[in-house]
Amino acid sequence: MTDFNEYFKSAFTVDNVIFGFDEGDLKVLLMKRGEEPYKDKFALPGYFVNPNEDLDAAAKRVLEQLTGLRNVFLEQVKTFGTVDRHPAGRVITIAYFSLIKISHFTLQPASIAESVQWRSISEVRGLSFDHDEILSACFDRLKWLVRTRPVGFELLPRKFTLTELQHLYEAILETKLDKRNFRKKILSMDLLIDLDETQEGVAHRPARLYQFDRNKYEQFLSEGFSFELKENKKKNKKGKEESVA
Amino acid sequence: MTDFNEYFKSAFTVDNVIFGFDEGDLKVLLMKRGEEPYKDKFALPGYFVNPNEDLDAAAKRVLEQLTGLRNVFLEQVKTFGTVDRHPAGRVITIAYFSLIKISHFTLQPASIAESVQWRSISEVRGLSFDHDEILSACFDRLKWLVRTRPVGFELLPRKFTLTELQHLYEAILETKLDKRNFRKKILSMDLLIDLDETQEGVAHRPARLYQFDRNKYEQFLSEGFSFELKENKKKNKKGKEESVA
DNA sequence: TCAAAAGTGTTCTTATTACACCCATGG
DNA sequence: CCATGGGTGTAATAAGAACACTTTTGA
Repeated sequence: MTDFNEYFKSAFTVDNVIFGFDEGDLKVLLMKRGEEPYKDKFALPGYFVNPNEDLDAAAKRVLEQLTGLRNVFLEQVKTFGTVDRHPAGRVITIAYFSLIKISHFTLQPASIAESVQWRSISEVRGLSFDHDEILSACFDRLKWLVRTRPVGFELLPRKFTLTELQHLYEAILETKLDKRNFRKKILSMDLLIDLDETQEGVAHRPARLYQFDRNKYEQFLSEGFSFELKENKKKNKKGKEESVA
Repeated sequence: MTDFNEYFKSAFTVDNVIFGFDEGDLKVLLMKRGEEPYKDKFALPGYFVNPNEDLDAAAKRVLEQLTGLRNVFLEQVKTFGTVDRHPAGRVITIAYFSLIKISHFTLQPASIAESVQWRSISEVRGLSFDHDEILSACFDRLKWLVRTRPVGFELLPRKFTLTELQHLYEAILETKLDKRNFRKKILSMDLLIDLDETQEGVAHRPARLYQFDRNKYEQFLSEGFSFELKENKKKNKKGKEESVA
Protein backbone atom coordinates (compact mmCIF):
# COMPACT_ATOMS: atom_id res chain seq x y z
CA MET A 1 0.00 0.00 0.00
CA THR A 2 1.20 3.44 -0.85
CA ASP A 3 2.58 5.65 1.85
CA PHE A 4 0.18 8.53 1.61
CA ASN A 5 2.19 10.52 4.10
CA GLU A 6 4.63 11.30 1.35
CA TYR A 7 1.96 13.37 -0.29
CA PHE A 8 1.14 15.49 2.73
CA LYS A 9 4.24 17.63 2.58
CA SER A 10 3.10 20.41 0.29
CA ALA A 11 1.75 23.88 0.80
CA PHE A 12 -0.44 26.17 -1.19
CA THR A 13 -0.84 29.88 -1.44
CA VAL A 14 -3.29 32.23 -3.04
CA ASP A 15 -2.12 35.12 -5.17
CA ASN A 16 -4.41 37.95 -5.98
CA VAL A 17 -4.28 40.20 -9.00
CA ILE A 18 -6.07 43.30 -7.76
CA PHE A 19 -7.17 45.50 -10.62
CA GLY A 20 -8.07 49.16 -10.32
CA PHE A 21 -8.81 51.89 -12.82
CA ASP A 22 -7.54 55.41 -12.52
CA GLU A 23 -6.60 58.24 -14.84
CA GLY A 24 -7.75 56.24 -17.81
CA ASP A 25 -5.34 53.50 -16.99
CA LEU A 26 -5.78 49.92 -15.80
CA LYS A 27 -3.63 49.32 -12.73
CA VAL A 28 -2.51 46.44 -10.58
CA LEU A 29 -1.64 46.47 -6.91
CA LEU A 30 1.83 45.15 -6.20
CA MET A 31 3.90 44.65 -3.07
CA LYS A 32 7.58 44.93 -2.62
CA ARG A 33 8.80 41.80 -0.89
CA GLY A 34 10.46 42.30 2.47
CA GLU A 35 12.10 38.92 2.67
CA GLU A 36 13.86 36.32 0.66
CA PRO A 37 13.32 34.92 -1.83
CA TYR A 38 13.05 37.84 -4.23
CA LYS A 39 13.68 40.38 -1.47
CA ASP A 40 13.00 43.96 -2.63
CA LYS A 41 11.37 42.79 -5.83
CA PHE A 42 7.73 43.30 -6.60
CA ALA A 43 5.19 40.51 -6.35
CA LEU A 44 1.46 39.97 -6.39
CA PRO A 45 -0.13 40.09 -2.96
CA GLY A 46 -0.62 36.59 -1.67
CA TYR A 47 -0.04 34.31 1.24
CA PHE A 48 -0.24 30.76 2.45
CA VAL A 49 -3.67 29.26 2.81
CA ASN A 50 -4.25 28.33 6.42
CA PRO A 51 -4.85 24.67 7.22
CA ASN A 52 -8.46 25.25 8.16
CA GLU A 53 -9.30 27.86 5.57
CA ASP A 54 -11.15 27.54 2.28
CA LEU A 55 -9.38 28.82 -0.81
CA ASP A 56 -11.85 31.58 -1.52
CA ALA A 57 -11.67 32.67 2.10
CA ALA A 58 -7.91 32.90 1.91
CA ALA A 59 -8.13 35.06 -1.19
CA LYS A 60 -10.63 37.32 0.55
CA ARG A 61 -8.42 37.55 3.60
CA VAL A 62 -5.41 38.60 1.59
CA LEU A 63 -7.48 41.22 -0.15
CA GLU A 64 -9.05 42.57 3.00
CA GLN A 65 -5.82 42.72 4.97
CA LEU A 66 -4.31 44.81 2.24
CA THR A 67 -7.18 47.05 1.22
CA GLY A 68 -9.73 46.88 4.00
CA LEU A 69 -12.34 46.02 1.39
CA ARG A 70 -14.93 43.28 1.58
CA ASN A 71 -17.71 42.26 -0.75
CA VAL A 72 -15.54 42.83 -3.71
CA PHE A 73 -15.59 41.08 -7.03
CA LEU A 74 -13.23 38.12 -6.70
CA GLU A 75 -12.84 35.10 -8.92
CA GLN A 76 -10.53 32.15 -9.17
CA VAL A 77 -8.57 32.01 -12.39
CA LYS A 78 -5.96 29.30 -12.54
CA THR A 79 -3.59 27.25 -10.47
CA PHE A 80 0.14 27.33 -11.01
CA GLY A 81 2.19 24.48 -9.75
CA THR A 82 5.41 23.72 -11.54
CA VAL A 83 7.71 21.79 -9.29
CA ASP A 84 10.38 24.41 -8.85
CA ARG A 85 8.30 27.55 -8.74
CA HIS A 86 9.00 28.20 -5.07
CA PRO A 87 12.40 27.79 -3.41
CA ALA A 88 10.94 26.81 -0.02
CA GLY A 89 9.47 23.55 -1.20
CA ARG A 90 6.51 22.33 -3.16
CA VAL A 91 4.15 25.25 -3.17
CA ILE A 92 1.38 25.60 -5.66
CA THR A 93 -0.59 28.79 -5.91
CA ILE A 94 -4.19 29.42 -6.78
CA ALA A 95 -4.49 32.68 -8.65
CA TYR A 96 -7.46 34.98 -8.12
CA PHE A 97 -8.27 38.35 -9.49
CA SER A 98 -10.37 41.07 -7.98
CA LEU A 99 -11.81 44.32 -9.19
CA ILE A 100 -11.94 47.25 -6.85
CA LYS A 101 -12.95 50.88 -6.97
CA ILE A 102 -9.64 52.61 -6.55
CA SER A 103 -11.40 55.58 -5.00
CA HIS A 104 -12.57 53.40 -2.12
CA PHE A 105 -9.11 52.21 -1.47
CA THR A 106 -6.88 53.35 1.34
CA LEU A 107 -3.91 51.36 2.40
CA GLN A 108 -4.59 49.62 5.66
CA PRO A 109 -1.50 49.38 7.82
CA ALA A 110 0.44 52.55 7.27
CA SER A 111 3.57 50.59 8.05
CA ILE A 112 3.49 48.80 4.75
CA ALA A 113 2.37 51.74 2.65
CA GLU A 114 5.89 52.19 1.45
CA SER A 115 6.00 48.76 -0.10
CA VAL A 116 2.63 48.80 -1.85
CA GLN A 117 2.10 50.37 -5.24
CA TRP A 118 -0.45 50.73 -7.98
CA ARG A 119 1.25 50.17 -11.29
CA SER A 120 -0.10 50.50 -14.81
CA ILE A 121 -0.54 47.09 -16.24
CA SER A 122 1.39 48.03 -19.33
CA GLU A 123 4.48 48.80 -17.28
CA VAL A 124 4.56 45.76 -15.07
CA ARG A 125 7.14 43.12 -15.74
CA GLY A 126 9.88 41.31 -13.93
CA LEU A 127 7.76 40.22 -10.99
CA SER A 128 8.88 37.62 -8.47
CA PHE A 129 8.26 33.90 -8.85
CA ASP A 130 5.99 33.11 -11.82
CA HIS A 131 3.90 36.19 -11.16
CA ASP A 132 4.36 37.64 -14.63
CA GLU A 133 2.65 34.58 -15.98
CA ILE A 134 -0.09 34.75 -13.35
CA LEU A 135 -0.76 38.39 -14.09
CA SER A 136 -1.00 37.64 -17.74
CA ALA A 137 -3.50 34.82 -17.19
CA CYS A 138 -5.64 37.06 -15.00
CA PHE A 139 -5.55 39.90 -17.47
CA ASP A 140 -6.67 37.55 -20.23
CA ARG A 141 -9.51 36.41 -18.05
CA LEU A 142 -10.52 39.96 -17.33
CA LYS A 143 -10.58 40.74 -21.02
CA TRP A 144 -12.92 37.89 -21.60
CA LEU A 145 -15.09 38.59 -18.61
CA VAL A 146 -15.61 42.24 -19.36
CA ARG A 147 -17.12 41.36 -22.72
CA THR A 148 -19.31 38.67 -21.22
CA ARG A 149 -20.59 40.07 -17.99
CA PRO A 150 -21.11 43.57 -16.69
CA VAL A 151 -18.15 43.59 -14.33
CA GLY A 152 -16.58 46.77 -15.60
CA PHE A 153 -18.68 48.75 -13.15
CA GLU A 154 -16.78 47.18 -10.27
CA LEU A 155 -13.83 49.31 -11.28
CA LEU A 156 -15.66 52.63 -11.52
CA PRO A 157 -17.08 54.91 -8.84
CA ARG A 158 -20.80 54.43 -8.26
CA LYS A 159 -21.55 57.43 -10.45
CA PHE A 160 -19.71 57.57 -13.73
CA THR A 161 -19.93 59.09 -17.17
CA LEU A 162 -20.26 57.15 -20.40
CA THR A 163 -16.89 58.41 -21.49
CA GLU A 164 -15.29 57.02 -18.35
CA LEU A 165 -16.96 53.70 -19.02
CA GLN A 166 -15.71 53.73 -22.58
CA HIS A 167 -12.18 54.55 -21.49
CA LEU A 168 -12.34 51.65 -19.07
CA TYR A 169 -13.30 49.23 -21.82
CA GLU A 170 -10.62 50.64 -24.05
CA ALA A 171 -7.99 50.16 -21.36
CA ILE A 172 -9.01 46.59 -20.67
CA LEU A 173 -9.50 45.51 -24.25
CA GLU A 174 -6.49 47.48 -25.44
CA THR A 175 -8.35 48.94 -28.36
CA LYS A 176 -10.20 52.07 -29.44
CA LEU A 177 -13.98 52.07 -29.58
CA ASP A 178 -16.31 54.25 -31.57
CA LYS A 179 -18.03 56.70 -29.26
CA ARG A 180 -21.46 56.63 -30.87
CA ASN A 181 -21.57 52.89 -31.35
CA PHE A 182 -20.38 52.28 -27.82
CA ARG A 183 -23.05 54.50 -26.31
CA LYS A 184 -25.76 53.05 -28.48
CA LYS A 185 -24.82 49.53 -27.47
CA ILE A 186 -24.47 50.20 -23.76
CA LEU A 187 -27.64 52.25 -23.49
CA SER A 188 -29.64 49.72 -25.51
CA MET A 189 -28.97 47.14 -22.83
CA ASP A 190 -31.00 49.25 -20.50
CA LEU A 191 -28.77 48.50 -17.53
CA LEU A 192 -27.80 52.03 -16.61
CA ILE A 193 -29.73 54.45 -14.47
CA ASP A 194 -29.54 57.97 -15.81
CA LEU A 195 -29.06 59.94 -12.62
CA ASP A 196 -30.06 63.22 -14.22
CA GLU A 197 -26.98 64.79 -12.68
CA THR A 198 -23.88 66.14 -14.31
CA GLN A 199 -20.22 66.43 -13.53
CA GLU A 200 -19.03 69.50 -11.67
CA GLY A 201 -15.91 71.52 -11.96
CA VAL A 202 -14.75 70.35 -15.35
CA ALA A 203 -13.40 72.79 -17.87
CA HIS A 204 -15.77 71.73 -20.60
CA ARG A 205 -19.34 70.69 -21.08
CA PRO A 206 -20.14 68.49 -18.08
CA ALA A 207 -21.19 64.94 -18.77
CA ARG A 208 -24.28 63.15 -17.47
CA LEU A 209 -23.76 60.69 -14.63
CA TYR A 210 -25.00 57.13 -14.70
CA GLN A 211 -25.20 54.27 -12.27
CA PHE A 212 -25.24 50.53 -12.95
CA ASP A 213 -28.63 49.00 -12.22
CA ARG A 214 -27.73 45.76 -10.53
CA ASN A 215 -31.29 44.80 -9.71
CA LYS A 216 -32.35 45.11 -13.30
CA TYR A 217 -29.37 43.04 -14.36
CA GLU A 218 -30.27 40.24 -11.95
CA GLN A 219 -33.80 40.33 -13.28
CA PHE A 220 -32.69 40.26 -16.91
CA LEU A 221 -30.34 37.39 -16.11
CA SER A 222 -33.17 35.34 -14.73
CA GLU A 223 -35.06 36.03 -17.96
CA GLY A 224 -32.22 34.62 -20.05
CA PHE A 225 -30.62 37.89 -21.11
CA SER A 226 -26.95 37.62 -21.91
CA PHE A 227 -24.60 40.55 -21.68
CA GLU A 228 -22.30 40.62 -24.65
CA LEU A 229 -19.91 42.99 -26.29
CA LYS A 230 -18.53 41.77 -29.55
CA GLU A 231 -14.93 41.15 -30.06
CA ASN A 232 -13.52 43.40 -32.74
CA LYS A 233 -13.29 40.76 -35.38
CA LYS A 234 -10.56 40.94 -37.84
CA LYS A 235 -11.94 39.81 -41.12
CA ASN A 236 -12.36 36.07 -41.37
CA LYS A 237 -10.95 35.20 -44.69
CA LYS A 238 -13.28 33.55 -47.00
CA GLY A 239 -11.51 32.53 -50.23
CA LYS A 240 -12.19 28.92 -50.93
CA GLU A 241 -9.93 26.89 -53.10
CA GLU A 242 -11.98 24.06 -54.52
CA SER A 243 -9.60 21.17 -54.69
CA VAL A 244 -12.06 18.71 -56.17
CA ALA A 245 -13.54 18.67 -59.61
CA MET B 1 8.59 34.60 12.60
CA THR B 2 5.90 32.34 11.35
CA ASP B 3 6.45 28.62 11.47
CA PHE B 4 6.16 27.83 7.82
CA ASN B 5 6.34 24.14 8.52
CA GLU B 6 2.72 24.26 9.56
CA TYR B 7 1.84 24.99 5.95
CA PHE B 8 3.71 22.07 4.48
CA LYS B 9 1.25 19.42 5.56
CA SER B 10 -1.16 19.42 2.65
CA ALA B 11 -1.57 17.33 -0.43
CA PHE B 12 -3.05 17.87 -3.83
CA THR B 13 -4.60 15.71 -6.44
CA VAL B 14 -5.69 16.12 -10.02
CA ASP B 15 -9.10 14.97 -11.18
CA ASN B 16 -9.82 14.52 -14.81
CA VAL B 17 -13.17 14.79 -16.51
CA ILE B 18 -12.66 12.69 -19.61
CA PHE B 19 -15.27 13.42 -22.24
CA GLY B 20 -16.16 11.14 -25.10
CA PHE B 21 -18.88 11.16 -27.73
CA ASP B 22 -20.71 8.05 -28.85
CA GLU B 23 -24.13 7.20 -30.18
CA GLY B 24 -25.10 10.83 -30.27
CA ASP B 25 -24.43 11.19 -26.60
CA LEU B 26 -21.81 13.03 -24.59
CA LYS B 27 -20.18 10.67 -22.11
CA VAL B 28 -17.82 10.82 -19.17
CA LEU B 29 -15.40 8.19 -17.99
CA LEU B 30 -15.92 7.21 -14.37
CA MET B 31 -14.26 4.77 -12.01
CA LYS B 32 -15.75 2.78 -9.24
CA ARG B 33 -13.67 3.30 -6.14
CA GLY B 34 -12.06 0.22 -4.66
CA GLU B 35 -11.26 1.69 -1.30
CA GLU B 36 -12.58 3.93 1.40
CA PRO B 37 -13.67 6.63 1.49
CA TYR B 38 -16.63 6.27 -0.87
CA LYS B 39 -15.86 2.58 -1.52
CA ASP B 40 -17.92 1.18 -4.41
CA LYS B 41 -19.15 4.60 -5.44
CA PHE B 42 -18.23 6.25 -8.71
CA ALA B 43 -15.70 9.03 -8.94
CA LEU B 44 -13.74 10.96 -11.51
CA PRO B 45 -10.38 9.45 -12.33
CA GLY B 46 -7.68 11.23 -10.40
CA TYR B 47 -4.74 10.75 -8.12
CA PHE B 48 -2.22 12.50 -5.94
CA VAL B 49 0.30 14.70 -7.65
CA ASN B 50 3.76 13.39 -7.01
CA PRO B 51 6.18 15.62 -5.14
CA ASN B 52 8.37 16.15 -8.17
CA GLU B 53 5.67 16.29 -10.79
CA ASP B 54 4.10 19.29 -12.51
CA LEU B 55 0.35 19.58 -12.35
CA ASP B 56 -0.21 19.17 -16.07
CA ALA B 57 2.08 16.17 -16.07
CA ALA B 58 0.06 14.57 -13.31
CA ALA B 59 -3.14 15.08 -15.25
CA LYS B 60 -1.54 13.53 -18.33
CA ARG B 61 -0.30 10.61 -16.31
CA VAL B 62 -3.73 9.87 -14.88
CA LEU B 63 -5.20 10.02 -18.36
CA GLU B 64 -2.57 7.84 -19.93
CA GLN B 65 -2.63 5.21 -17.24
CA LEU B 66 -6.32 4.84 -17.74
CA THR B 67 -6.70 5.14 -21.48
CA GLY B 68 -3.26 4.62 -22.95
CA LEU B 69 -3.72 7.88 -24.84
CA ARG B 70 -1.21 10.68 -25.15
CA ASN B 71 -1.28 13.94 -27.05
CA VAL B 72 -4.84 14.45 -26.13
CA PHE B 73 -6.67 17.70 -25.57
CA LEU B 74 -6.30 18.51 -21.88
CA GLU B 75 -6.98 21.74 -20.05
CA GLN B 76 -7.02 22.92 -16.49
CA VAL B 77 -10.40 24.15 -15.34
CA LYS B 78 -10.62 24.99 -11.67
CA THR B 79 -9.26 24.13 -8.27
CA PHE B 80 -11.47 22.85 -5.50
CA GLY B 81 -10.26 23.17 -1.97
CA THR B 82 -12.87 23.40 0.74
CA VAL B 83 -11.38 22.39 4.03
CA ASP B 84 -13.36 19.23 4.58
CA ARG B 85 -13.61 17.90 1.05
CA HIS B 86 -11.34 14.95 1.73
CA PRO B 87 -11.45 12.80 4.86
CA ALA B 88 -7.74 12.02 4.80
CA GLY B 89 -6.60 15.55 5.48
CA ARG B 90 -6.24 18.80 3.65
CA VAL B 91 -6.36 17.81 0.02
CA ILE B 92 -7.16 20.25 -2.71
CA THR B 93 -7.75 19.05 -6.21
CA ILE B 94 -7.00 20.67 -9.52
CA ALA B 95 -9.67 19.73 -12.03
CA TYR B 96 -8.82 19.10 -15.66
CA PHE B 97 -10.90 18.00 -18.55
CA SER B 98 -9.86 16.12 -21.63
CA LEU B 99 -11.49 15.27 -24.93
CA ILE B 100 -10.83 11.91 -26.49
CA LYS B 101 -11.96 9.96 -29.49
CA ILE B 102 -13.92 7.17 -27.91
CA SER B 103 -13.13 4.94 -30.88
CA HIS B 104 -9.43 5.12 -30.04
CA PHE B 105 -10.04 4.10 -26.51
CA THR B 106 -9.40 0.68 -25.07
CA LEU B 107 -9.13 0.14 -21.38
CA GLN B 108 -5.56 -0.41 -20.40
CA PRO B 109 -5.22 -2.89 -17.56
CA ALA B 110 -7.91 -5.47 -18.07
CA SER B 111 -7.95 -5.94 -14.33
CA ILE B 112 -9.71 -2.66 -13.74
CA ALA B 113 -12.06 -2.87 -16.70
CA GLU B 114 -14.84 -3.88 -14.39
CA SER B 115 -14.63 -0.68 -12.44
CA VAL B 116 -14.44 1.76 -15.35
CA GLN B 117 -17.48 3.00 -17.21
CA TRP B 118 -18.56 5.48 -19.82
CA ARG B 119 -21.70 7.19 -18.62
CA SER B 120 -23.95 9.66 -20.39
CA ILE B 121 -23.44 13.02 -18.85
CA SER B 122 -27.13 13.48 -18.35
CA GLU B 123 -27.31 10.42 -16.13
CA VAL B 124 -24.37 11.09 -13.88
CA ARG B 125 -25.02 12.18 -10.35
CA GLY B 126 -24.13 11.16 -6.85
CA LEU B 127 -20.38 11.00 -7.42
CA SER B 128 -17.87 10.72 -4.60
CA PHE B 129 -16.32 13.74 -2.87
CA ASP B 130 -17.26 17.00 -4.59
CA HIS B 131 -17.04 15.41 -7.99
CA ASP B 132 -20.55 16.37 -9.03
CA GLU B 133 -19.52 19.97 -8.69
CA ILE B 134 -16.26 19.37 -10.54
CA LEU B 135 -18.03 17.66 -13.39
CA SER B 136 -20.47 20.50 -13.65
CA ALA B 137 -17.69 23.10 -13.79
CA CYS B 138 -15.90 21.14 -16.51
CA PHE B 139 -19.05 20.70 -18.53
CA ASP B 140 -19.69 24.44 -18.37
CA ARG B 141 -16.18 25.05 -19.56
CA LEU B 142 -16.61 22.64 -22.42
CA LYS B 143 -19.80 24.41 -23.47
CA TRP B 144 -17.95 27.64 -23.62
CA LEU B 145 -14.89 26.24 -25.32
CA VAL B 146 -16.75 24.47 -28.06
CA ARG B 147 -18.27 27.75 -29.19
CA THR B 148 -14.96 29.53 -29.02
CA ARG B 149 -12.43 27.14 -30.40
CA PRO B 150 -12.61 24.20 -32.76
CA VAL B 151 -12.20 21.53 -30.12
CA GLY B 152 -15.26 19.51 -31.06
CA PHE B 153 -13.19 17.57 -33.54
CA GLU B 154 -11.19 16.06 -30.69
CA LEU B 155 -14.25 14.02 -29.84
CA LEU B 156 -14.97 12.70 -33.32
CA PRO B 157 -13.17 10.13 -35.44
CA ARG B 158 -10.77 11.62 -37.95
CA LYS B 159 -13.36 11.26 -40.67
CA PHE B 160 -16.84 12.41 -39.82
CA THR B 161 -20.03 13.61 -41.41
CA LEU B 162 -21.57 17.02 -40.95
CA THR B 163 -24.55 15.45 -39.24
CA GLU B 164 -22.28 13.79 -36.69
CA LEU B 165 -20.63 17.13 -36.07
CA GLN B 166 -23.99 18.78 -35.62
CA HIS B 167 -25.16 16.11 -33.22
CA LEU B 168 -22.00 16.62 -31.21
CA TYR B 169 -22.66 20.32 -30.89
CA GLU B 170 -26.24 19.64 -29.97
CA ALA B 171 -25.21 17.22 -27.26
CA ILE B 172 -22.69 19.61 -25.76
CA LEU B 173 -24.78 22.74 -26.01
CA GLU B 174 -27.95 20.90 -25.03
CA THR B 175 -29.94 22.51 -27.78
CA LYS B 176 -31.22 21.84 -31.30
CA LEU B 177 -29.56 23.49 -34.25
CA ASP B 178 -30.91 24.21 -37.71
CA LYS B 179 -29.32 21.86 -40.22
CA ARG B 180 -28.91 24.31 -43.06
CA ASN B 181 -27.66 27.17 -40.95
CA PHE B 182 -25.25 24.93 -39.12
CA ARG B 183 -23.73 23.61 -42.32
CA LYS B 184 -23.52 27.03 -43.89
CA LYS B 185 -21.72 28.40 -40.86
CA ILE B 186 -19.29 25.52 -40.46
CA LEU B 187 -18.43 25.29 -44.13
CA SER B 188 -18.02 29.03 -44.45
CA MET B 189 -15.17 28.84 -41.94
CA ASP B 190 -13.28 26.83 -44.49
CA LEU B 191 -11.71 24.61 -41.86
CA LEU B 192 -12.93 21.26 -43.12
CA ILE B 193 -11.36 19.13 -45.79
CA ASP B 194 -13.96 17.50 -47.99
CA LEU B 195 -12.53 14.01 -48.36
CA ASP B 196 -14.66 13.21 -51.38
CA GLU B 197 -15.56 9.94 -49.73
CA THR B 198 -18.87 8.74 -48.42
CA GLN B 199 -20.12 6.56 -45.63
CA GLU B 200 -20.51 2.85 -46.32
CA GLY B 201 -23.08 0.38 -45.18
CA VAL B 202 -25.76 2.79 -44.08
CA ALA B 203 -29.37 2.13 -44.94
CA HIS B 204 -29.92 5.52 -46.52
CA ARG B 205 -28.14 7.97 -48.72
CA PRO B 206 -24.52 7.92 -47.55
CA ALA B 207 -23.10 11.17 -46.23
CA ARG B 208 -19.90 12.84 -47.31
CA LEU B 209 -16.92 12.55 -45.01
CA TYR B 210 -14.90 15.50 -43.78
CA GLN B 211 -11.74 16.02 -41.84
CA PHE B 212 -10.66 18.96 -39.70
CA ASP B 213 -7.87 20.94 -41.29
CA ARG B 214 -5.64 21.71 -38.36
CA ASN B 215 -2.93 23.33 -40.43
CA LYS B 216 -5.33 25.76 -41.96
CA TYR B 217 -6.70 26.56 -38.54
CA GLU B 218 -3.23 27.34 -37.17
CA GLN B 219 -2.64 29.54 -40.16
CA PHE B 220 -5.94 31.37 -39.79
CA LEU B 221 -5.24 31.83 -36.09
CA SER B 222 -1.98 33.54 -36.82
CA GLU B 223 -3.87 35.84 -39.18
CA GLY B 224 -6.26 36.88 -36.44
CA PHE B 225 -9.19 34.68 -37.33
CA SER B 226 -11.43 33.83 -34.43
CA PHE B 227 -13.59 30.75 -34.36
CA GLU B 228 -17.01 31.60 -33.04
CA LEU B 229 -20.41 29.99 -32.87
CA LYS B 230 -23.06 32.26 -31.52
CA GLU B 231 -24.90 31.50 -28.40
CA ASN B 232 -28.58 31.05 -29.12
CA LYS B 233 -29.69 34.31 -27.69
CA LYS B 234 -32.97 34.53 -26.03
CA LYS B 235 -34.42 37.88 -26.91
CA ASN B 236 -32.87 40.74 -25.01
CA LYS B 237 -35.77 42.74 -23.83
CA LYS B 238 -35.82 46.27 -24.89
CA GLY B 239 -38.72 48.18 -23.28
CA LYS B 240 -37.45 51.31 -21.67
CA GLU B 241 -39.30 53.04 -18.92
CA GLU B 242 -38.30 56.67 -18.97
CA SER B 243 -38.28 57.73 -15.38
CA VAL B 244 -37.33 61.32 -15.99
CA ALA B 245 -39.39 64.08 -17.54
C1' DT C 1 -14.13 83.79 -27.75
C1' DC C 2 -11.55 79.75 -27.33
C1' DA C 3 -10.43 75.08 -25.95
C1' DA C 4 -12.14 70.81 -24.57
C1' DA C 5 -15.01 67.17 -24.22
C1' DA C 6 -20.24 65.93 -24.55
C1' DG C 7 -23.71 64.50 -27.18
C1' DT C 8 -26.28 62.85 -31.17
C1' DG C 9 -28.46 59.70 -36.42
C1' DT C 10 -28.15 57.66 -40.60
C1' DT C 11 -26.51 54.64 -44.08
C1' DC C 12 -24.17 50.58 -45.43
C1' DT C 13 -22.71 46.07 -44.78
C1' DT C 14 -22.64 41.71 -42.68
C1' DA C 15 -24.43 37.98 -39.95
C1' DT C 16 -28.32 35.42 -38.32
C1' DT C 17 -32.67 33.41 -38.62
C1' DA C 18 -36.58 30.90 -40.48
C1' DC C 19 -38.11 27.70 -43.45
C1' DA C 20 -39.47 22.86 -47.17
C1' DC C 21 -38.43 19.95 -50.69
C1' DC C 22 -35.87 16.55 -53.61
C1' DC C 23 -32.00 12.95 -53.51
C1' DA C 24 -29.47 8.60 -52.94
C1' DT C 25 -29.09 4.41 -50.88
C1' DG C 26 -30.20 -0.36 -48.65
C1' DG C 27 -33.55 -3.42 -47.59
C1' DC D 1 -41.05 1.11 -53.81
C1' DC D 2 -40.42 2.55 -49.30
C1' DA D 3 -38.04 4.27 -45.27
C1' DT D 4 -34.22 6.86 -43.77
C1' DG D 5 -31.33 10.41 -43.31
C1' DG D 6 -28.46 13.58 -46.84
C1' DG D 7 -28.28 17.60 -49.00
C1' DT D 8 -29.52 22.27 -50.70
C1' DG D 9 -31.05 28.29 -51.24
C1' DT D 10 -33.50 32.43 -50.50
C1' DA D 11 -35.71 36.19 -48.27
C1' DA D 12 -36.36 38.84 -44.03
C1' DT D 13 -34.43 40.66 -40.01
C1' DA D 14 -31.06 42.17 -36.76
C1' DA D 15 -26.58 43.63 -35.45
C1' DG D 16 -22.40 45.95 -36.31
C1' DA D 17 -19.37 49.45 -38.59
C1' DA D 18 -18.32 53.82 -40.43
C1' DC D 19 -18.67 58.44 -40.10
C1' DA D 20 -18.93 64.67 -38.67
C1' DC D 21 -21.00 68.24 -36.71
C1' DT D 22 -23.31 71.06 -32.94
C1' DT D 23 -23.57 71.98 -27.87
C1' DT D 24 -22.18 73.37 -23.31
C1' DT D 25 -19.19 74.73 -20.06
C1' DG D 26 -14.86 77.03 -17.63
C1' DA D 27 -11.09 79.74 -18.29
